[in-house]
Amino acid sequence: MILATTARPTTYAINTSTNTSEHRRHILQILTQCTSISQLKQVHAYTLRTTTFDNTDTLFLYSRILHFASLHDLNYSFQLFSNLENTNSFIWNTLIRACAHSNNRKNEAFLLFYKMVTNVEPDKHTFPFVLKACAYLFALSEGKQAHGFALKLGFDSDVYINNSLIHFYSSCGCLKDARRVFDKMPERSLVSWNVMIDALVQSGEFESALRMFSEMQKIFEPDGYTVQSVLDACASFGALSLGMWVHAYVLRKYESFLDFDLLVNNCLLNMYCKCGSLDIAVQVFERMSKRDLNSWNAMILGFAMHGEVEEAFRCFDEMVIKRVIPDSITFVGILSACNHRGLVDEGRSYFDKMVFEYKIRPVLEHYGCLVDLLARAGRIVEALDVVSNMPMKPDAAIWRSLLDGCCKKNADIELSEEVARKVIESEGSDTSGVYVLLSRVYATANRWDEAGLIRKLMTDKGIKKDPGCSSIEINGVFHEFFAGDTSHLHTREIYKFLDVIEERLKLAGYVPDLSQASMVDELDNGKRRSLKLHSERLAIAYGLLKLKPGIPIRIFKNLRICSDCHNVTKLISKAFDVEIIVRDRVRFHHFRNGSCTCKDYW
DNA sequence: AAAAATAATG
Repeated sequence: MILATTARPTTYAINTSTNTSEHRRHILQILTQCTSISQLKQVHAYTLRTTTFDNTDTLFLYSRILHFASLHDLNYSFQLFSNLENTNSFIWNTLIRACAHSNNRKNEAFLLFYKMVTNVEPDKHTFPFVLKACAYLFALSEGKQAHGFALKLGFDSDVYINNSLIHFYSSCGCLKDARRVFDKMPERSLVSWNVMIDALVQSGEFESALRMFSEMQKIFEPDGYTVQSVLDACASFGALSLGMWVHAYVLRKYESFLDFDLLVNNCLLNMYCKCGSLDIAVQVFERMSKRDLNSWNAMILGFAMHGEVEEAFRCFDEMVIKRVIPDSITFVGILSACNHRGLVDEGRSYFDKMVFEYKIRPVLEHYGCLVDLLARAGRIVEALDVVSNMPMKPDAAIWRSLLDGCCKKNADIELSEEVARKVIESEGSDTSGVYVLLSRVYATANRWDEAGLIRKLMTDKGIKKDPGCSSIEINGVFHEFFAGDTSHLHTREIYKFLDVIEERLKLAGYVPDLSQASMVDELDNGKRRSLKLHSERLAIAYGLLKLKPGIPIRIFKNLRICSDCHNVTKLISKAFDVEIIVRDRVRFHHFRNGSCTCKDYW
C-alpha cells in the first residue's frame, strides 16, 4: 500500500477530503515517488477519494497522474481521461503528448487534436506534440491543418511551434516549406538553427547545411547537436577537411562539449570512417574514455566498409569480451564485412549466431547482406532459396543483388530473365538499374540482339541511366565530374593529362577491360573512349595535377567502380607512386602500389 | 508542461 511507503502515513487519514493546495502538493510529492502502475493506481484512488473537482489546480493534479500513467500504461491514461468531469487544454495536451511519445499510438495524437478543438481551444503547447506525431507518421495533410490552426490562433512567432514545424515539414520531405518557416521566424533559438541544419542534412542538401552552419556561427556558438548534424553532413558529403576543422573546433572549445563527449566522439568516428580516414577513426575510437554500443557499431561498420574484415571480426570479439551486447546493427556491420570479402561460410555462421545465440530477429538489411553475399559468390540458387524463405517481401535492392550475381560469367540466362521479370514487376522499385544489369547479362553471354532490345526498351520507356559522378576536394573546394564531362575550368589540362596517364599505363602493359562497359550509352560512341572518360578518371587526373606529391587522392563516386577503372586505378597508384582512396557506392577502395584493399572482390 | 537529436545491407 502506498501509504505505508510514505514518511507520514497518518497525515492522510486526517487530511481526508481536503482540497487545500497543501494537500495537492502532497499528492504530487507522492506521485514523484511512484515506480509502478499499481502504486500509481493507489494514488489515483486516493486522489479521487480525497479531492473534489473544483478548479484548474485539480486538473493539473490529474494531468500529472495521467502523465505518469502514460509512462507505463497508456490505456489507463485514456480510461482516466474519459472519467474526468471536465477538461482543459492542459489535460488534452498531456494526453496528446503521451500518444506522441508512445511507440504504438502516435496516430491517435492527431485524432485527439481533432476532438480537442471541438471541446477546448488548443494553446501554444498543443502544437509541438501534435506536430511531432505528424512528423513521425509523415502525416503531411494533418500537420498542415495543425499549422493552419496555429496561425489562426496567432502563434506565428512562437519559437517552439516554429521549430516543430521545421522538423515536421522536413520529415515529410517538404524542405521548401521547412525553409519558409525558418526564414519567416522573427526570433530564432540555437535550436531553430540546429533543426534547420539537420533538416538540410537529412534531405541530402549538404552544401546548404554547411553554408548555414557558417552563417549560424555569427549568432550562436554551436552545441553538441549542431556538431552532430554538421559531422553527419561531412560524413555523407565526404568533406574531410571540414570534418577535421569541426574536430579541431571541438578540441579547442572542449568545455562546451563535455556533456556531449560520447555523442561527438561517435560522430567523429563515423565521419572519419566515411571520409576515408580509417586510421584517424581508429585513433578516435581508441582514445575514447567512454564507449557505448554505437561506438562499437560505428567502428565495426567502418572496418567493414574499408574491407578490413579481420579487424571487424576482432572488434566484434573485443566488444563481446567487454560485455557489450551486440545488436541488430552490429550484425549488419559484421555481415557486410563478410560480404566484402566473399566469406560465405562465415557470413552464414554469423547469421545463425545472431538468430540463435543473440535472439535477434533478422530484418531486411540482414537478408540483404546474406543474399548479396551468396549472389556475388555466384551461389544464385542458394540466394534464391534465402529470398523465397525470408519472412518479408524482398525489396528491389535484393532482386538487384540477385541480378547482379547473374551477371557473372556463365550466367544462366533463363534464371536472369526470371529474376529481371520479378524486379520489374515489384512495384515502386527503381528499374533503371535493372535494365542496365539485364543488358549486361545478355552482353556477358554475347547475346547482342537481346542487349539491343533492352536498350531500345529503355529509350522507348524514357528510362535513363544514373550518370556516374565523382568528386574530389582540393584545398577545401569540391570539384565534381560526370562521365565525359567537359565543363570544368581546367578541362583542357585534364584531358591532356589523361593522355599522359594512358601512355604511361600502356608502358606498364595495360589492356582495357570492356566487359563491364554498359552498352546503353557507350556502344555507339566506342567503348574505349568512354571508359577512359569515366568520371573517376577525370577526378583522379585532376587530383594528380593539383595535389602535392605524397598527398593521397580521395575520390567519391556515386556508382560502383567498373572493373576497368579499378584496374587502371591500381596501375596509376603504382606508376605515379600515389595513394588513391575511392569511396564508391558501397565501400572504400584503397589503392597503393598497384593493388587494392578490396583484393579485387567487390 | 513545450521542439530536433548517431550509426544500418546494396
